[in-house]
Amino acid sequence: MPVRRLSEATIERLPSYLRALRTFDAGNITSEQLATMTGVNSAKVRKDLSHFGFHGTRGVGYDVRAMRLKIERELGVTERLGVLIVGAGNLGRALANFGGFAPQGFRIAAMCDTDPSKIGSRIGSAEVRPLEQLEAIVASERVGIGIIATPAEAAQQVADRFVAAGVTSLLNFAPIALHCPDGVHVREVDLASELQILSFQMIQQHQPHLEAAAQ
Amino acid sequence: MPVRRLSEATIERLPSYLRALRTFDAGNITSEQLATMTGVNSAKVRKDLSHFGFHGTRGVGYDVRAMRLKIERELGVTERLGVLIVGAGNLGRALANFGGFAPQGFRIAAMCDTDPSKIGSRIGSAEVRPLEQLEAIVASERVGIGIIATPAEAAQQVADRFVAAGVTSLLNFAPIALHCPDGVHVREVDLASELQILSFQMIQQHQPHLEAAAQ
DNA sequence: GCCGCTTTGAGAAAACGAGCACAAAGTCGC
DNA sequence: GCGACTTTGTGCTCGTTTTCTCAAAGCGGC
Repeated sequence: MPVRRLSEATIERLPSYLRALRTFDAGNITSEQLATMTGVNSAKVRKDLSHFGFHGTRGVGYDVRAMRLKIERELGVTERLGVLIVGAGNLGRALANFGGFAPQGFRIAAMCDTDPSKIGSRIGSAEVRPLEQLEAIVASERVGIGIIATPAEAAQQVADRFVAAGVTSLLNFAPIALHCPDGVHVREVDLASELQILSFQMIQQHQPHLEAAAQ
Repeated sequence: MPVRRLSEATIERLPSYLRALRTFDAGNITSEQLATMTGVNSAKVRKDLSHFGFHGTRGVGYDVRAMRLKIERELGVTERLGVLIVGAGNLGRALANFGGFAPQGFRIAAMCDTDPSKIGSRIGSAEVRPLEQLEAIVASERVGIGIIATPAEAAQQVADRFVAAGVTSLLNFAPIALHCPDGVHVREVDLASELQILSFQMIQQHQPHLEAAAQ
């Protein structure tokens, strides 16, 4: 039975489930255990898995190995999808060096930058190439995901080129909202925003409601 | 009038509004403009600001400077809050070098690591210090936010120490769900998960529903 | 083969958030 | 001052997501 149409919220939790499953070798796991490991309510785990098309055995739980394989297959981690990082600054280089992608089934095809002094160098397993070659790299390396780690000013332009080149999945680290056509999946990761959110919550907590109205 | 109780969703959008406002110097901005810049619906912008306690002028829009100041104050970016990064690996070092925190009002107090060969080195403006000093650094440097950039195995332990030291805001880059007591704010950033989510959506899009049921 | 235990799967309700649509309020030109 | 125009603020509806709850299903011991 094919997976119908998973809700966004469910999709976002699948990687956590996979992570949890990988700490086991085989055997069974209950929704309750999975819930504790991922910090999710157990009813939600069951609903997610049920919608995902994976079923357990009542009184026993879910087959760890089967679930792991199914999630891995559906998430495409078995495909060694190519990833192209644009921007070889601090963040781009850290991403290229970051060992966590390969085990998850992603292959860093290359990095692009406009700075001539960076071109040709190697970072991790990836070579830094001129931005002009973006389209060529996308085509020749089976690039399915573009990572944007440029300054904010360049981000939209890079996104447009990715989209024109046929890449419909973008991970954006630049602090700017990208405008992309329908059908293009964009995920924004903004580190400064994360700190601001934490900061806000902290302040709210510690100074319940003292402030005056001054806008 | 004090801010009542902002919804999580609204809080998460405040940093985007701030980002957009900073591209202006003064004058007015309409909810429609702000909406376009941040990729948010304009009614949502107005609701957010209204809940946030910031009001505009009908027919005119919102005062850019006043809104910027109010959001900056509420987000605590005027406080130069201290941040302590634990884990001086690729990611930790990139974060320390990342220039984007200081302009947003955060000060990287130090980094901690257990690797003796890293202790004492400087990364950006931060010195790498032994993990044993975590509590001392938190106390002496007004650390309000802890960043966990360690391997998954060490993350929970580091989180526990942060919490015990009185840090109630954590930004976790380790691929594991942290268990923290109520009142502690944890934000998880998992790069591998982001790629997996994008990968899943891409696959769903390109192979509508071909697969067989095999779990 | 039956009984009690465990755990799933799903119905139903509650909580939440998004977005439409429009009245109210203010501006600007004349 | 008045009227046309713009834009806010919000009531309301709707879809989504979460959570509670419990009957149904399967297992294992005896």
